[in-house]
Amino acid sequence: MSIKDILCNAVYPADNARIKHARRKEARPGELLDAALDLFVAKGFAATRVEEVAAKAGVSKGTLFLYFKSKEELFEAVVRENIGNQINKGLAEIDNFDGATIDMLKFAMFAWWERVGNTKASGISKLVMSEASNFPALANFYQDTVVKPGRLLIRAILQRGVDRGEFRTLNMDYAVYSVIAPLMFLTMWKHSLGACSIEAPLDPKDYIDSQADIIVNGILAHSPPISNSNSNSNSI
Amino acid sequence: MSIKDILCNAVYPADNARIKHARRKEARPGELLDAALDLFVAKGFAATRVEEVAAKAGVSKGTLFLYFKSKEELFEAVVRENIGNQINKGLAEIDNFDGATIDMLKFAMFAWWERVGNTKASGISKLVMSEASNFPALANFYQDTVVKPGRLLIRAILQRGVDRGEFRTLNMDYAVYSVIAPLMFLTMWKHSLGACSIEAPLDPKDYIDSQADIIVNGILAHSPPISNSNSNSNSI
DNA sequence: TACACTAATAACCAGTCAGTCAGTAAATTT
DNA sequence: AAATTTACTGACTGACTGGTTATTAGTGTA
Repeated sequence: MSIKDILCNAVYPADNARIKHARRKEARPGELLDAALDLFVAKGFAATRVEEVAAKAGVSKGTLFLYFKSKEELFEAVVRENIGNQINKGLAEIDNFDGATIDMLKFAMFAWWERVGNTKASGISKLVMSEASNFPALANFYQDTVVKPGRLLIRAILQRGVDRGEFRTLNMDYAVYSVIAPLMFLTMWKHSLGACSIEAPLDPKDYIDSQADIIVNGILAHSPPISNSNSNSNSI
Repeated sequence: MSIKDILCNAVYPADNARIKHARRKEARPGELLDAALDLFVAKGFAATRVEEVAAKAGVSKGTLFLYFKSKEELFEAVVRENIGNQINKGLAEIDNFDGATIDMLKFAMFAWWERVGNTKASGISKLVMSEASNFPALANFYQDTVVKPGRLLIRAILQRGVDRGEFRTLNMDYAVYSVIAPLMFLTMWKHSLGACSIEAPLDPKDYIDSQADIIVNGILAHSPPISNSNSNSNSI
């Protein structure tokens, strides 16, 4: 049993009668990107074989190189393709929101889960975080396309809360991470240790609910000032 | 200019007169592990060449295999070697702590930064998170050795606060992540996107200070109950 | 100095895989 | 239906790399 047999059986267990040489120029790139997304997310960049991607997309390896001039370019295309503009959509939505900012923030966090965290897009985030140091250009692209707008979105929400007197004054440059960090952690967790964990996996909805709860309580205007705020450097 | 020349020049720019065939049986494993740690953290498992590790440690490739029987075993040794028992130390320390739990929590977070986040050990965390899906056994080992004890440590602190009436009642299974997530996010950031970022990097101390501030405010006993807590599923 | 022991080396091997290209066949034109 | 175009194939290759081994050379002993 050759490696190719294994690949084919794994990918097309009941599709041995697939038509060879079918010409579908328009569909190929998308199908290749879909296949590559799945494999890259599941195995990482290096461990994914281009022949495997091609097989999963139902074409030969040569065809893949017809549409993407290298494995790296394929990888970058996958990232670009799958980083939707959910964030921009979100930015548009918050303008129409007219409830309490608490609800707005919670809505944003749950919306993120529904539209990003719980989709393949979250695999991309994990992928980029993992491979960033090997692809500086890609990391920068991701920063500009996802991180920066995302931070702006959260910042806009927090600022609204402050402006309306709902939230206390915050150092925005850092406060945004109170929202971002739990969500990114969930993403990483889901695609790494969480996937191999024996124990009861943390329920995303409950997790986000809990995090949101603590955050909003932590930034509400009527929260009491912190006690002992300047005694954190010498005890014990 | 061969690849080896490049490697050697990169690694030992001014050490061409290094003594060959020096016999230093005791020092080798540690030096190899150090070199491997740096390279694995910087480039990931697959992208790191064993020859590169050997060169950085000042030995030939064959010597590496004298001490580690495979690249995977080297990888696992790196992880095991660098997962200190800071957590267990921390567990011991909290018993002697007799101040406010707020200070205790802040102290724990800053201690983490000093002892883990700001050391090579943080690179290990990033490494494991990135490669976990390719090394399930290692992921489990890490879970048992780091994640679970760490969670217990945080939980013990939070529970102390609740027991003493300083914190409100919390769903511990999720509340612990309010502390863990920001720290793990910082770790990932530092070793991935943060490393390639052009913009002003976030200052770890300020970051932790801000996170801790929001968290403690969010869990204090005299925090007000959240308003509109059951209206987060239909707005917009 | 001779010998035994073994740490360390460097050449080597076998397997892998990204990328190529000559050829095949489906669509299109004449 | 012949000629032309081009999407597609898959065997091939060259570079690379994890791992092996025959050889070299420090080290301790007598």
